[in-house]
Amino acid sequence: MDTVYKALADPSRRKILEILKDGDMTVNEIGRHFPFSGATLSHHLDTLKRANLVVAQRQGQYIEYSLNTSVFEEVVKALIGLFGKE
Amino acid sequence: MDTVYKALADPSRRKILEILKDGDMTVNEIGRHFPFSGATLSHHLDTLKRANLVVAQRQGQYIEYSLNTSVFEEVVKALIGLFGKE
DNA sequence: TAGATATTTAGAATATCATCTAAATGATAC
DNA sequence: GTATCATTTAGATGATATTCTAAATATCTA
Repeated sequence: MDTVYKALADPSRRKILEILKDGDMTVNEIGRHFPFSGATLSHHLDTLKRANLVVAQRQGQYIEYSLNTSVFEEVVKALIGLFGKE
Repeated sequence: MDTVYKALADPSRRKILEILKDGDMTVNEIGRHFPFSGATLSHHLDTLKRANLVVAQRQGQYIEYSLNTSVFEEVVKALIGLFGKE
């Protein structure tokens, strides 16, 4: 779970998650929303991937990223557990 | 909200939150659960305070820290918003 | 196969973070 | 008020993170 919290600590990565809520996207499409280089974006995507928050799948020449929604529920539960009183 | 995510990124700070679920505590009492110096603990507490996750109140010679539970609900909502599909 | 596009990897620069020791501040008790 | 205990602040150090450019890898098309 540590990798998840670390991944969420950066605002650009959180924005990537927001963007992916609109649907799967290639790295290039995601990159249009950011000022930094492709290499930097690739690094952020790698961080999200390692945290299991996104999934990458090659589609021919492109690589499509999507939210790993199945993991999100666990994350929310963990957070509620962290905050909850019980 | 950025300060909140940043505050949660460190495992020691998350552990402090867990510990405070058992009730309010002085800095010294919290410190017993950690190997690092009081100065370092103070820094972590400051980070949590700035994120509005804990509240400090002087009780004579001591300072008691407590969870700022009223904020936790907002935080969970923000997180669910980040992950949610709608 | 060569050239073009998409993405990642390598290596380096700068910024931020966690931690330390030492010094400062606040409160109590004698 | 001086000594003592609790906590914070200052300043420094080493580790980690974000970012860059350049080079490498993968795929497609002609």
